[in-house]
Amino acid sequence: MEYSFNDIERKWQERWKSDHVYQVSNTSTKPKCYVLDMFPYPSGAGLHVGHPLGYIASDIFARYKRLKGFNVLHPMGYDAFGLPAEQYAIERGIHPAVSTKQNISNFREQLDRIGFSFDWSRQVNTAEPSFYKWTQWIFLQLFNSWYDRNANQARPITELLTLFESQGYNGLVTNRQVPDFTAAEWKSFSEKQQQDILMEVRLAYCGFGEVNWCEALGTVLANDEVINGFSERGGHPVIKKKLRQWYLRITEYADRLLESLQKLSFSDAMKEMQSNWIGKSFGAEMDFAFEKDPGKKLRVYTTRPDTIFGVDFMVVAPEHEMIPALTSPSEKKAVDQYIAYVKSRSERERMAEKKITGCFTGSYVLNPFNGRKIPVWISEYVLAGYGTGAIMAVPCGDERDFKFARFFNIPITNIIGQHFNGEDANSTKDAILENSGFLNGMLMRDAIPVVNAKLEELGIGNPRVNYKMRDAAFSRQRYWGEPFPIVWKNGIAYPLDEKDLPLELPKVDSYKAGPDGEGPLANLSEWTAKHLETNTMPGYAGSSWYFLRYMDPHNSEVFCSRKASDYWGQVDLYIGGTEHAVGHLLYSRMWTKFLFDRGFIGFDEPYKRLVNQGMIQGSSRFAHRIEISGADEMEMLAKQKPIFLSAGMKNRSLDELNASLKSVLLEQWGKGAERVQIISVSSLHVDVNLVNGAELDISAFRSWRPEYGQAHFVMENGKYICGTEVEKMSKSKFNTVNPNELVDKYGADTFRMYEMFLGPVEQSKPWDTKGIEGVHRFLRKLWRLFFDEIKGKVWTADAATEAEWKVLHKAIKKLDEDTDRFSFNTAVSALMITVNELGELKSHKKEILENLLIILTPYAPHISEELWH
RNA sequence: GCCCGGAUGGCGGAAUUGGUAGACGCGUCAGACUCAAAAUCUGGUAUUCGCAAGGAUGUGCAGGUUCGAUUCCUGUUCCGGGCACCA
Repeated sequence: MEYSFNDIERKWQERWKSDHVYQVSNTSTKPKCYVLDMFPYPSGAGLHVGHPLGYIASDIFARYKRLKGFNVLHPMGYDAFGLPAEQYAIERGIHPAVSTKQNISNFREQLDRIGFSFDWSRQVNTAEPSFYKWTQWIFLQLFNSWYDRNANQARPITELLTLFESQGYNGLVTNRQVPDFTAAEWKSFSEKQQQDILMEVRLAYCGFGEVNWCEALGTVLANDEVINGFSERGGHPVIKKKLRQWYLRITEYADRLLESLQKLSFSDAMKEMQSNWIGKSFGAEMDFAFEKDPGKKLRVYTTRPDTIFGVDFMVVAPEHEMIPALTSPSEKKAVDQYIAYVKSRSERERMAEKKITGCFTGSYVLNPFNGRKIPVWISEYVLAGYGTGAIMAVPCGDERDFKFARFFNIPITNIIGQHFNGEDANSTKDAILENSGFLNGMLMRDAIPVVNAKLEELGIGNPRVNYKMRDAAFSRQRYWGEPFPIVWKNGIAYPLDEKDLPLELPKVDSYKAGPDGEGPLANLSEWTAKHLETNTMPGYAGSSWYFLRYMDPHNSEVFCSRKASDYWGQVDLYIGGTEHAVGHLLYSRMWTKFLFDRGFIGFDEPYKRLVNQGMIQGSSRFAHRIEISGADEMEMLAKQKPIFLSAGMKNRSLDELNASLKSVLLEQWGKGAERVQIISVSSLHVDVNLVNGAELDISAFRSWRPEYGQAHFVMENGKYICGTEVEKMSKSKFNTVNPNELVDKYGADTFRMYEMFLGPVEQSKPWDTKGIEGVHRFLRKLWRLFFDEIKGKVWTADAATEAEWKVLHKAIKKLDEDTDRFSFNTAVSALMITVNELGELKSHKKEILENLLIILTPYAPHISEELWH
């Protein structure tokens, strides 16, 4: 009896499906375990072998936990809204809903063959109205909430209204944009005035702001979607632009997002990425009075108040509001010119060039501690959006300040003695202060609190915490996203009533941008007639809460019943790539905290443990073709009958090649080849599926492309060897490997185990199909412990020996440990060793083999089921 | 520039807490079975000296701590990832 994996796998997959084996209930006496994958964006390209890596790992873990007696929630769904589907629609004229549906069915077909234990009855799709109804609903909750910094939580805006009506502003919200007012004043405000104030505190708000605008995509992008001045998707240039935009006030959660990071089981690298993104810094704000007008103050932010006596100049951002007041008549022209110059430069240019530019304002401020006159400069290296948009420059301690001082010949004060060598700034905190008035002789780090106390005592400053993180841009001028449940009337945003949700995305005929930077929905008269918001939500809206919907996917009353979310609680294990470190993961953490604050769920962090699977890179193969110069007809011939060199010859000199290949050329191209010169050797991507290891399958290559049909190959030792390189896996590089082909050839169980055997899940590694035979051999060996091709059944019900039990128990222990700590590659090795050992013992005892099948089940579920008697 | 991670045979990788480096698999070599091939099985396979027994060297590089270091410390090179005028 043979191991016919194709029949076995089909049989069990059908049975799992028809018997609803993996459907999970929300009521169980078993302990729960929630194992989640980052759901995929269903792209048109389909799956390559890199995609299922994380799914296989999570499936192993889910099956393992099930065997350990847990009620396991292991769902899958689709993150279906987003830019690529819309771009695709624009290019091919297929409606995103249609292409998305097709892509989803492709994905599903591919996934099903690998034998996952997903509970498909809980599938979610963010682009379906039954799902985005609740995305819109949560948006409304955000819109209708404010952040109470005293209670350190979000609260309904109705509560704030009551407070405003009874006590006025009264410091209830610490937001600079909101002016002080009394209860009586509040009541006297017009509706518009009141609503404008409320808009300044809503957790989802609409405002004017500088945004990342991508002209090619016709939309704004969030900070994490911009990479070095280019869009993450498509790589188009991105510029800063002032636009009306929706935002999430994620900055209110900055501190909590940072703090609760501590208790999460994320990798240190991940924690660090997130905390760098949040970018908390402790410092102080400080006032410097104008020399000419002591009533006016310039407020700066610094993290080093201890260096106050080393301040040699001030720098304000080019957008700073005090520039007109600071500019002296004699410098006005230069200042105007400089500001015009800065405006003319794109973000991209600023980042690429990084040159030192600046301009003196002509005026001075006074150091509050020693009265020293300090010149005020303008420079683009100071950012308007951070701190106060103005800094005190200490060139002996800060590299940028130092370079600036050098460049403009500003004298440098040394307050750190020999720690400053005059050639480089030194940002140490461990120097003893000199030239520093009342701080002389003090250690710098000790001086920080001393100065802070003095600032407060004199009323000229205070300690201050700043964050790099900005509020998240939450609107896109695109079609394929959730519509905002907002109606505009007289410049006031009114939320739709909950009972009118979902606000369905209408069909459109064209996806072109609307007027004035608005989205395609602005072209629809039926939409604009109702004054509906024409922007749509960004890709990360649905993914910020989808994990909650899996818990209660068919509920039409609420997004997720409290009963369901109380039962399932946090995701016990979340698997996905690092690329979402500062996007999705941060947003979903914020939404979870918000929903917790408002009492809709009972936990404030979504994911207990996060594992980042590494990327599987493509291993590209190249063929090296010789390029020639000669008569036109010869070049034509060279195209029809190309000559390829094996990898070892590619780097020979052209002289050498011309000499050694003469006869080859003559043979291939005939007499005319005498006049031909080889001028270069070019490398062309070859489909990896035509290559075995590094050796090219020549006949397959010839039939791959018609133009290679008559190709000639210059071999080494009778083989044509390809060049290799590790690159990102992509269709255009012909280095993708389709899991379907491997499943057909070796079976899903082999494929699953091989993906795990390749190396640690967290590690990035190039794909190499070569070793899959070894894993396949293992499964066949396992099969032979039960069945012999000729003799048939060989397993017996005899009692096992001591030695056999020993082998089994060693395996069970190792598998438990390895599966728990996510070391699946060593677990697969252990299984191989076990089967080898049992083979050596000629062990065919049922009681041993059955136990072996149990520990094998998570890794190779089909064969385990089949052999289970 | 700053921060984080990594470097082990021909290849992917193992060594969980400082204790026999190279598990397991690939590849390769030899053998068995076969008319032959495939499949399967058995054995060898870090480098080096040696007919052999055996010896020497060996975890990017240079040092250090230790009875003992792939593992800890210092410095350094290369590779990968993240951030990048955040005062």
